Amino acid sequence: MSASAAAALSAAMARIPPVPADPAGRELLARFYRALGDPTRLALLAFCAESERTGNECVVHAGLSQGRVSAHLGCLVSCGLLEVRRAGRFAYYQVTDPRVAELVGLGASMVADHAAGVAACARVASAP
Amino acid sequence: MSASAAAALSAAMARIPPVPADPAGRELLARFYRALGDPTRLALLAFCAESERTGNECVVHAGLSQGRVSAHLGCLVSCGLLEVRRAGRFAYYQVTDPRVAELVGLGASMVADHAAGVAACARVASAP
DNA sequence: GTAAGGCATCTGGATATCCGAATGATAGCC
DNA sequence: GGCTATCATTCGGATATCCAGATGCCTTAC
Repeated sequence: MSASAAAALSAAMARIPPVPADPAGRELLARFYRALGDPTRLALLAFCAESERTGNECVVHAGLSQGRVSAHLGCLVSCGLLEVRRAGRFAYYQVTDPRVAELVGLGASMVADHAAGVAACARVASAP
Repeated sequence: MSASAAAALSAAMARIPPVPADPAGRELLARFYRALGDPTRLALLAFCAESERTGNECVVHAGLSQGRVSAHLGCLVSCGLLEVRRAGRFAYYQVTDPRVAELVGLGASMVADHAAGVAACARVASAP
């Protein structure tokens, strides 16, 4: 193969981040997906994707305690799924990264094809 | 955010399906992401993406008890992330859905941009 | 200066998930 | 038939995550 082709190949291999080979990297990636693995956080994500929302609006929308919603929002911001803009007493949350919508769309698409399996998957302990 | 990013975001969000409006659908989607939220399952996913693997190969690769690995593989199959082909005593696992690679690539890409935040996000209880 | 509102953090209890080990079920080999 | 290998399921314990409520800090209004 030509030198340029080899360079293109290695560039392509480096561009796509696969599942990390080191345990720490995998733990990090798993943490990221767990951030998406809560229905309340998904609802907040969708809510803040429509338009910018204050913390209190999120509390009302989620119907949970203020402290819990604040922690959920902090988790989403920390993981890069949400951006926060602070102005005075208020904190405005919004989804800005288009990859979030892609992730959610892909997940929803796969769930649509395997709804029964996902519902049945108990990961270990199912019916009490 | 830039105009092009905003356009990409709204285009992706408008593409069906978004985050489900009903709580049951959100719980299902959250369950799906939790299936991706375990480092062992991510490692198995990457292992079975390279080529078809038997259950025992997965046990050796994961370095966990056979029963636990079997449960992890069952979870991945149930959620549509992995496909299983049974032949005699053996079960052959493989990643066939290209959306899995897209999901993992997107997640890894976002983690690469927010590694410190993801590591710091404890979702409730952090350092012991 | 004082009071009130918005947000983040801490505490303790309930639930979910992960783990190894043991057990059960089925297929291939002697 | 009997035996072993492969895979699935169950059991009890340890850890992580979620929740409501209370507390503290900062900003705005009076």
